[in-house]
Amino acid sequence: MASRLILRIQERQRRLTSSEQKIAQILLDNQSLVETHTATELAGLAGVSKATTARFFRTLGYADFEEVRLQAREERNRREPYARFESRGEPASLGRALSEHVELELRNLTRTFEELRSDLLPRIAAVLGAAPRVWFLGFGDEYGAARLGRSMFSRLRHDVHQIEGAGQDWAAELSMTGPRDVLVLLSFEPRPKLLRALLAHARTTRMQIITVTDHAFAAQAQRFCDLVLPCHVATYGVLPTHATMVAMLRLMAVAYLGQNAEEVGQRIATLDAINEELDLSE
Amino acid sequence: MASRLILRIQERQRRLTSSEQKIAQILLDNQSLVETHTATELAGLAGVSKATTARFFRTLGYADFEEVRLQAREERNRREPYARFESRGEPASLGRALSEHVELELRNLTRTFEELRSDLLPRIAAVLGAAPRVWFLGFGDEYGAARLGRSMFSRLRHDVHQIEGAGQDWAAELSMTGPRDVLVLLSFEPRPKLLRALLAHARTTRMQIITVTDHAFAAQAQRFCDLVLPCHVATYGVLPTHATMVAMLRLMAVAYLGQNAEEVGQRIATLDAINEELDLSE
DNA sequence: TGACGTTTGAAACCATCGTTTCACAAATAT
DNA sequence: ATATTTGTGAAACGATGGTTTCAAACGTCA
Repeated sequence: MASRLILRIQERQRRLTSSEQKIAQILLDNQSLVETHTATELAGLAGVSKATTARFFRTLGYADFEEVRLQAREERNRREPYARFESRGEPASLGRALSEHVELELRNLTRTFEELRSDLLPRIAAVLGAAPRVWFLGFGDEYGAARLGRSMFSRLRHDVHQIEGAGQDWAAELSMTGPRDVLVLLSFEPRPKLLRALLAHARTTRMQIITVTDHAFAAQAQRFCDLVLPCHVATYGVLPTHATMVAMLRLMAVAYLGQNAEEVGQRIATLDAINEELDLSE
Repeated sequence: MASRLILRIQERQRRLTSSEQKIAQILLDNQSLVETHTATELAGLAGVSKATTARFFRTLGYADFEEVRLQAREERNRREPYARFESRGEPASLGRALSEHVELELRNLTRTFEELRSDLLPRIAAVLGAAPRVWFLGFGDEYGAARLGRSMFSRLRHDVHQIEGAGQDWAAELSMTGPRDVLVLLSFEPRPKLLRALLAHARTTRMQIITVTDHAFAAQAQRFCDLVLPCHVATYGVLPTHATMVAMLRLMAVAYLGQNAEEVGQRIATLDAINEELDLSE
């Protein structure tokens, strides 16, 4: 922070007058104060006059307050050097980079499904079939994915919802969940703190939880539910990839469809009829 | 840092005058400058007059420089002591047989990107970079995909929105669009009748339209916009697949990132800082 | 108690900063 | 080309911050 100033204060602290000690205390308590505040403001914080403050710094050996400010700034710049973002000349190789990105997506997909245990999707389909209600939950980017899942599954069965936490009123939505309901959790990093509480609630409610997540979280997820679908999500950069998650959702739907072909067929026919009646599509 | 100030700068950066951009650059390069320096000193560093600097902060929406200082100080006091950087490791293991569905997904992806014209993504990235605002639009399942697109791109640039037609009040949302705005339309079958009207509106508004769609619609789409990204969406059954569409969105983002690496890096750092301040993630 | 040095804040004073005005140049429309 | 808008810095201006002065309050010691 402003180490030199602090040292000088400590050095003289005993010999300072009582008003000056007030100022000293303020500065010792929050050492960065001198970087951001004016001398007048410091006087206010210490409850002494501007004059005393001026004298204070003079007594410490500074020519004027300006010298104090500059010294503090100097130290700061030395300590916290530029946190600049390195610009790398990438645009030239963009074409190549793009194809690499696609290849990585393909590899993610391939690996994910290679490693997928063959009994998992049928079990999940069965659980989904038995559930009174199905709830999709996703935060951040996964909110969109959850929406897609809900929209896809609502074509397959009734009572498919998304937990949105609209207006932060989670309670209202959670109150509608019940035992044997299924919660489909879609979660990549970063994970909100809220998640933990929601999962605790879901467990208490005796909901079944299906988690679609990255490998990093898969292990943890296993502790609160045995239906975990880990996805490979390797990327070269800052942008997470959701293609694998979306494909996984579709596979779940396909599995469900396989187990409930007749019922689903009925339902889709009914929905089509309604849509026709509404006459919304072309 | 001074996140709010930085965000405001980024938001307006393109619309700033050349002198103002000098100041903006100084501040973006070293974001803590505003905490320690006077406006006059900033003017000196940027090589512009004091007057221009005063105007600069005014146009950013601040009442005066005092407000800027106080805001920066406030953020500084709230800020957490340390920042975290983490990398995720990717455990690799062995695989097993692929289902036909997965193979089809892979084939869709592969074909789509094989047929992708190499100049398209750079052009799209440029258009997205020049747009005052970006709007995502998707109906049905594509609503979720649009949401995902919005959430992904809002990490890359300011003013990214989704047209939701909340409460069927399309007019209210459309009224906010303007010329040179970009509309990213995500559309598979079935298509609502409303779409035609919305597109007509978008054309009249002189919005640029980017369409991510299936091959069936691609030809039609070419008539109202020249930025069409056709996706292979073959499936064996009733369930549409969105993995390719989602991958395409991500590629658009990657292309954008490639063309605006520095700016985006800045933005992401700023957003991270804010998230850290909010302390919502674990 | 009274003389003397010390400490203090109010207010006068001065310096610097930030804002506004204004004239002029540059860009853009007409 | 001409008018109009837009962008800019020099300089005047006002506000604020920092310093100094000064008189009053306080302590201390004969």
